[in-house]
Amino acid sequence: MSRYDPSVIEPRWQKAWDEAGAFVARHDPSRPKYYVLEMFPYPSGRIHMGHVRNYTMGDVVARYKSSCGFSVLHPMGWDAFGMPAENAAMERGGHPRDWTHGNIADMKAQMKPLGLSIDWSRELATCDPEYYGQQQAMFLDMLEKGLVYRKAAMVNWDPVDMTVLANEQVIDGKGWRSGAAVERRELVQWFFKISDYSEELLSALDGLKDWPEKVRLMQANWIGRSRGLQFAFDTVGAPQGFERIEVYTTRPDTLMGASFAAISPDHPLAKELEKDPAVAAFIAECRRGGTSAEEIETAEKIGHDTGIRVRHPLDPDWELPVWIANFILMDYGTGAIFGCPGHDQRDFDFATKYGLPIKAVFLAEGDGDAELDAAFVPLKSEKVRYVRGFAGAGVQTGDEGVAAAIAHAEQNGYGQGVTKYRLRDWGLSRQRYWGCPIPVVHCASCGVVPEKKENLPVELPYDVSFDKPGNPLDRHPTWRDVPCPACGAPARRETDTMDTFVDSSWYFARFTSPRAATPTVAAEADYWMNVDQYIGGIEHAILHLLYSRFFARAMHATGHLPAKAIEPFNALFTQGMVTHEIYKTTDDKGRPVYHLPEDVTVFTIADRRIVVLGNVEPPLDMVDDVDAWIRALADEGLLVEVVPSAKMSKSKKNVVDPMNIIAQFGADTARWFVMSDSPPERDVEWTASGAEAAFKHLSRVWSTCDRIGQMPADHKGEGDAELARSVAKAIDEVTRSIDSFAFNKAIAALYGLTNVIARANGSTPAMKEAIRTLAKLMSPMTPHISESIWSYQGGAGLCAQAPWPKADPALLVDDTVTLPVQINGKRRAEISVARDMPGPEVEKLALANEDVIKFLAGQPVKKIIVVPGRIINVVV
RNA sequence: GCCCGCGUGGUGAAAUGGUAGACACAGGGGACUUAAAAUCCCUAGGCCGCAAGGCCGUGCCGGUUCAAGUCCGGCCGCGGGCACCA
Repeated sequence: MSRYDPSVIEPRWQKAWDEAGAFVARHDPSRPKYYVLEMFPYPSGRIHMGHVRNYTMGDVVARYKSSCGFSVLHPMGWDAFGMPAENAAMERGGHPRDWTHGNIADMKAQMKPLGLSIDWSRELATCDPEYYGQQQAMFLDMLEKGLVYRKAAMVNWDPVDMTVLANEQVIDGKGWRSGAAVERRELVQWFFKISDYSEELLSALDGLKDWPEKVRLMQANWIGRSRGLQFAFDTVGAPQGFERIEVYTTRPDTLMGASFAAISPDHPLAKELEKDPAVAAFIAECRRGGTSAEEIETAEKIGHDTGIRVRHPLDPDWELPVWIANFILMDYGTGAIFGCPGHDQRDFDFATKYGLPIKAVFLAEGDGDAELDAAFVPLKSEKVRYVRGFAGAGVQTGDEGVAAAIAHAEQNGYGQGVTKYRLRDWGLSRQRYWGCPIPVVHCASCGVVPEKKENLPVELPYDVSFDKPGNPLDRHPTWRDVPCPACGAPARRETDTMDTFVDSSWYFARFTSPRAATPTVAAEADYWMNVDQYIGGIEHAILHLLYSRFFARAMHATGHLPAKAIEPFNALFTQGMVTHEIYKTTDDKGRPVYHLPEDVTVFTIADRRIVVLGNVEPPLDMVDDVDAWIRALADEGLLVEVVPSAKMSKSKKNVVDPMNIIAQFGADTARWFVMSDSPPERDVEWTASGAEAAFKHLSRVWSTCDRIGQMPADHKGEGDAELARSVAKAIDEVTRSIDSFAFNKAIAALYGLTNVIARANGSTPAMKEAIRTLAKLMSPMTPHISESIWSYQGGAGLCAQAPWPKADPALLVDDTVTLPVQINGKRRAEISVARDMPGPEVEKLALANEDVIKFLAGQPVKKIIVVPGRIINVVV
């Protein structure tokens, strides 16, 4: 065996795996299957360390499960539609399709050297007609089932990307991709009826035991179920057709604190009243005040008294004014509320501004009614002792009070309990070119006509121009104009394309039969679904994962997935980011200048870290006077400021290119490093020293293997039993750690075993057996070096295809154990006892220990606790 | 504002309520070398002590327990999610 040279062995083993077809997923009914999937990448053109960490985790699981006898499906694809391709076309010319395919080729070439156990024969790209044509077919099925519909709606309009965004894609009032302030516009759009599944998507979260609690909570909050009362106010002086106004409240127990009713500027009554110039002016002001979602959030509350009155449902003589208010949303509840300034901060602000009455209904015992008028009482206030004025709510507060108030309303016939959800339907129309075309045609006489299935896919035309903003499909000379599929008359194709989140909502199902002429094939989907382990970033906790859960249900409803697949991901793991320090200097105008890690040198001298610009050596005489050296560096502008670790980003230049690491150390080192130290759900900081350490470790394993290879075959050695024990314990520890996604602990155990083997002097067969087992245990993390060791030490076949080792249970327990002896909870002595020594004998032995006798100093023992195999505690 | 999570050496981190700091990085000391690199060995929470050893120690305060990093209550700090949602 020569020097450890990954650049030689890694390509060699990758070729060997390919030739053996080692990673081709086989539908084998005689074996249990295991489907492991990492969230597929957007083909930006470059892989980054986050990808390396994500795919290495999936690969560890895939290789491990495969060794355990499962038929493994571990595919890879490309989330290939979306804005960046169009932006590139607009900025640099070229075509989105060419740009995307070029990026896919580049990224694939970067992923291959990682040695991932991916079944590349199942590769797919969402921008290929073969894929999106099937998506169109499903769209038509969903249309037929009423799961897709069209409506005019206020939408989130991204003025930079010039497209509509889903609610989920608006973050802090800004477009999730462009970062531009989002505006509100009314457009006719396509929607998925995800709201039909609100309750189910919520309640099924309880069954997702192997999902992070955090993700389930985020989804539950997003779906946002609330229980409240819906009731109608009778109006006084309202236009015809508005005899009643429906309102919804989650706090019906505060009904006696009502002081006004308010409707949204978009409410039908508000629109009716717009004939009045004053109302029209007010509504215009609401719109003018802020078209952007960001402005709306900070806008001042404004209102307009319509002059209309409504009767309080519990007292017909009690009339409340009806206001139009800018803070009432038309698309939640009924678009109308009753205001209770006594207990709602927002209503309180509004009432204070417009001089409306304020009345608290929850009072502390002993407080007079008058004291709490004109005051705001938080509902959680501990002062609450009884409820004023409303027998229906009794004296209960919180959920009981709400339930009692709803019951009262239902018994007395003025309202019903209603469950509402925050989740809205998913708007999927995008006014973009580079997406899946929506397969319908607009006909003057037939209306919206679905494209015939035999005409699918509706392919994107290639000849488009990006010289003008907006959607190139809209101005395409021929693609747009087609005959109506129903009557044949000249008609127009839908030019909107689908949100790219549609593409990623079912790719996991498509992987089960990626080339089929239907979206899925029942037998394949039945065998491979569900995804047993899904791995990706927490940033998809809501959007992608919620959409996929909806889509799996819709696919079941349209016959494309079996019932068992409606929750498509059995287990979810959300991995942390790869972070790095940021290196910063300041230019002569005081602006920050960032530097790549490879452009600085880090020194640690006398416990001080000094980062210097450039690849430099410290002058030897300066090392004795570090402060002088630092001053000299600062004068030359070479002293670099270190900003604490953050997510790798191009703008901060704190990126490490995986290709450079692989070129320098090999893929095994990169894989080993990203799995070490930090638990996988936490962020891991990339450090040059850590990467070097990983490489040194693998080199040490290599040279240990070399040493064992040169041992004479008849070498007797010593300590074989102890070595076998260490090996068994490592098998046990690594197996349990991988099973529980604690890769850092698996690696710690492997360091331990390496240290044992490196220092051991066992017989040749025992040493060979030990290092072969080490190679196999390492192989999910470092598959290449493992293969080299495996073959060098006479392992049969490929290490990748060898079975996972089993620990002999007899070797896992020691015959004698060292037990600490505590006196009053403080450790004072140790005794060595046989593993199965009975408690009373252990007690005797502990009390006979000379250290114990010394510490007891003759005090009487009150109690003695023996935890077998663990600890002894003497209480005096 | 509402909902969640997390605080352990110089650093990344381990620890079914049972010897806190496994494993590793950085550090210190030594061997080898003309020297350096590489490699190997030792050391390594803090304080006191020549040592043997002792005391303190998991953000802070209290509680439960023979025993608390771990369980409970209350603070402080950091991070994340949601938010005119009626």
